[in-house]
Amino acid sequence: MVTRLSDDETDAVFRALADPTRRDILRRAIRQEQSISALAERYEMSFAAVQKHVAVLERAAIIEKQRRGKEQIVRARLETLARATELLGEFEALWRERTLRIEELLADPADPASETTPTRPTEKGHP
Amino acid sequence: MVTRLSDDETDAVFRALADPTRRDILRRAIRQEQSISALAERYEMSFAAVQKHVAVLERAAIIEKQRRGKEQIVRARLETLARATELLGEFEALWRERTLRIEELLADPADPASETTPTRPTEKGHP
DNA sequence: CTAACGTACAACCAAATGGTTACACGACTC
DNA sequence: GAGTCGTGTAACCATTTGGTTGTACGTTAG
Repeated sequence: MVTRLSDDETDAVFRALADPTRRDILRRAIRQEQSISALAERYEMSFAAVQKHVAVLERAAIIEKQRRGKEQIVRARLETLARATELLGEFEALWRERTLRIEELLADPADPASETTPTRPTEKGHP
Repeated sequence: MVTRLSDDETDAVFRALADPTRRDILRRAIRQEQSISALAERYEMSFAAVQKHVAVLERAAIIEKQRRGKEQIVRARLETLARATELLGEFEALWRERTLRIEELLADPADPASETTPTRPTEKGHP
């Protein structure tokens, strides 16, 4: 983890990923760095439209562009994706925290240091 | 993994996560199931606005509602988040595939299986 | 029964999105 | 220098989004 995504950055990342064309562009860019026009050839839409999608991915720091001659080479920034993954992981961590709390309650029905009391741990459902 | 998210489902999930209010609602719902109005109290905006956010999360299958008396209880669906995490993992898998390919090329400078024919495997694009 | 509560939904509005076409610009090719 | 290729950007349009207010409806409390 480097800096942790701010709210705005997180918005941008998830919004950028919420479009099938952009996810596809990202996949291609991951498999092989390539120019915007090379990417644009693969899609039905206009060059300008593809360029806009690339711009959205770039603003989200999911890809970066690098000039090479007259071309602009698109490459993926995997760290940003990793940070998004971490963020999703935080939700799952919250869930684990919660089940922990619940187990504590079931373990200590009214007794904070484990004593007597035949506590039946009536397990509730889990996902 | 259960069914794997379709393109439309993926759109919905990432779009739903691309809003700070909705992420916050999700966190609260994960920590503790609660009614829509209980959630709505926490935010500046109108009840209807919060209700819309909940609807977006529900359409994305990130949360589900369950009637309890006159209240509608919101609970998180962690499996959907898990599938989103898998999806991000696929991007990283693509990256690993790629580095693998590159290493192979470096290892076999011009020799795919130690045989004749100096065929230069000048990799073109992929489908 | 009536009142209040929690929810749903419609109509409306401003702003953002995803697409288009058209045009300007920089960098190679000839 | 002229032309072309790859990019960037602007203007425009339809649709979606995120918010508002208002209204209706089922359920629980008195």
